[in-house]
Amino acid sequence: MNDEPKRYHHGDLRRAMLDTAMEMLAEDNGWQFTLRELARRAGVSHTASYKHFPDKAALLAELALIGMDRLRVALLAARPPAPATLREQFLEMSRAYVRFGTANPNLYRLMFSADARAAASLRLKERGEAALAVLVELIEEGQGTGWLRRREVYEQTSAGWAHLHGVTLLTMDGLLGPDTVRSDHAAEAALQILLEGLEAEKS
Amino acid sequence: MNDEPKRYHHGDLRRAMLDTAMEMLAEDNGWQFTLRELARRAGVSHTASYKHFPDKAALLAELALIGMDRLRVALLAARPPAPATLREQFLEMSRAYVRFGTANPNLYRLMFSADARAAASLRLKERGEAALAVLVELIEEGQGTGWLRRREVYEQTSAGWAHLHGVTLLTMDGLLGPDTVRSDHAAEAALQILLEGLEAEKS
DNA sequence: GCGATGAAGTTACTATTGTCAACATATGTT
DNA sequence: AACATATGTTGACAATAGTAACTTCATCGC
Repeated sequence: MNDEPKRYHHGDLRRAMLDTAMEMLAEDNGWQFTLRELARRAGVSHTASYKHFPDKAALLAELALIGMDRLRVALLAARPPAPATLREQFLEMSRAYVRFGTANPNLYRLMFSADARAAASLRLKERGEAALAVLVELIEEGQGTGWLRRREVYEQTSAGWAHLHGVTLLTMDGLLGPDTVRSDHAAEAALQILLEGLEAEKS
Repeated sequence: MNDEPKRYHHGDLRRAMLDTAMEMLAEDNGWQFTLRELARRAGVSHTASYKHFPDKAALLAELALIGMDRLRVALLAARPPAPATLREQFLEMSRAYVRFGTANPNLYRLMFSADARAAASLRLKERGEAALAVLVELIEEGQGTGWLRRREVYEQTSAGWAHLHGVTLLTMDGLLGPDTVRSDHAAEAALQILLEGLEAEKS
């Protein structure tokens, strides 16, 4: 790496465009950015992207996939080390999930948008499930130790994912608490309530 | 109504455009429909809409508001009559919520989209809360009768809305169950799990 | 070495779009 | 009857996604 600045063939434009697109995604207009502006920032002509992506939708789909991977990494990184209870692990990872969304609102929205789905439905679903795999494991383990109620694992997984998804989006939209001040607290409370629905009755 | 076919001033173009736009919203491209196509279908010139809406975003925002109202109506209509328990009422309205979303996916997405939010943030939040008011009442009542755990009402409301929102969106995206076949069952189970998190311990 | 082959970029063009400004026509108020 | 206003229309503009045809360059068989 660290080649001379001006190559005539840029080296790795595909990567560069994805990177710049990811930056632009974080800005105000979400993924309504223009392919031409993207090319401008990457320092190439406005049709260069077509050598790497069939169309804009494909580019967006790629970003969404990357987003799913980052979510997976974020969840794994948030898992607390050894002496933590399963409950603590679950809570911490749930918080990380919500934080990932609120920290990258446009990316998160894109990951579940109809636009991205249209261009990468299958792969997106796979990568999404891969991201959630850690939580699924945790649920399985929790049923084993008696921490969680016995139920079909996919039922609890569905409930958990849906809950996290909803908390994340409503928080992003400023719709969660009665006001923005208490929205963090509302999110935290919502997570507790989810857990109470998943956990076995206290002995 | 039922005027002669060709008026020079159309009568109520604003309403007509909202109606046609609502139809187009249900089609494949969501709210990516073009203002010109909308005008074409309404039988007017491509700039007629600007006499009624400042720009496309405003039109979309209006649709989103209408959507919130329809959601409110759908929830109210789903409330079961007299001899139903609070639990039954809550469940039935929850199902209605999810059904509303899956029956009008693009409208539902629009209602929570960044696009609509940008043009009607305040009013959208109000109308959304109005739609949910029935559920809030139910929660308050449920705390009173001892059906629900005692907690800040807004905490349970947040958890409930988030959960419904998540179930609705994931179902729409075909991400809920392990496969599409069991997605209905997954949604139903998720609702049960939510309730178990809200309800007081059985005596 | 070396020439051809194809990948990576560019320039020029098309069809479409949102929006604006200037104009036209109906409506209703006085 | 005449004017002011709301409602529509025509025609333009700048910007966009995408195509086609051309150029440049790097690599691989020889």
